[in-house]
Amino acid sequence: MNNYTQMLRNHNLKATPQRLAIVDMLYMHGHMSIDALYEVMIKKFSSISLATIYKNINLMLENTFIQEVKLPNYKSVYELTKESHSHTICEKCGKINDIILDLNAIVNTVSTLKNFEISKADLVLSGVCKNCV
Amino acid sequence: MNNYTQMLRNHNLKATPQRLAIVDMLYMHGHMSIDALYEVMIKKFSSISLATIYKNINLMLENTFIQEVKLPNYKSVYELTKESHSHTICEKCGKINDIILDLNAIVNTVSTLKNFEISKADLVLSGVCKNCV
DNA sequence: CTCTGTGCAAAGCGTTTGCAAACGA
DNA sequence: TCGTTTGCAAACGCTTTGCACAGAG
Repeated sequence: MNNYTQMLRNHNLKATPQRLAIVDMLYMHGHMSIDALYEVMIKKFSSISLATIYKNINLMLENTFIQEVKLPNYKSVYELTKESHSHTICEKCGKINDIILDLNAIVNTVSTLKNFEISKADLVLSGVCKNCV
Repeated sequence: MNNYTQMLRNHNLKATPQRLAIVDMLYMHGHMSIDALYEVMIKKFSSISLATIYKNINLMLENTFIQEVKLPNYKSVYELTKESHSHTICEKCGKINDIILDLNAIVNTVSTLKNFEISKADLVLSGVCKNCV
């Protein structure tokens, strides 16, 4: 019994092959749109339905196993929940990467200046990656 | 003939009352979702259709008169294009505010460290505003 | 064995499109 | 007047729902 099986059961969710595969795909690919996920899932489960993908993605979002990343000009992607981080997206190839940045200075500035208690900072840097210049 | 009439004509767009009102509403409210915009527009134009709102929003996006702001947990809002800035959103009252932050240090770090040419930085700070604590 | 999850089909909802009439320039 | 825009209705595409059967525990 692997980690993800345990994780699912801890939340009273059955560890079905479909669910484990979704988690696995997100782990391997990092970030995936619903469409991309469906494309890879159907290779493994030829009769899987989009409804199953949606139901499980929503379930995993509710249980915070995964998170939605909203991107300018692109459809949302999903990723496994991990330590807080930012994203880069290449406008040429569409490749999304995680990047850990220290936003404390900014967060502190805003907290004091605007009296705004920050719980979360979502930063997306759009541009051109080194492979696309 | 006001500024916005001129702005529209410069792009070969007719300055219809509906268009001028949309721009005006965005100017006054700062940020609006499609629904919110429709609600205020229908007070002025009782027979306006959602199709007209969508067509004009898309047209103005293409002409970069306005910009879409994607927010975690909320539907997108639209704002008039102005100098680059970040956003705060209060998780209690939903109020969105602009905030001008110096992200140069971060942008430079990523540019050099990751060899990633940044053209745009979208930052959304979620939390609780001073009125909601 | 029981109860949850899957897959299918249908429904739902936000957004876009086609078209005739209205309107801006 | 001419070309663009509006408003309506229909179409579209993505997401959710209901239900019967399959499968996890």
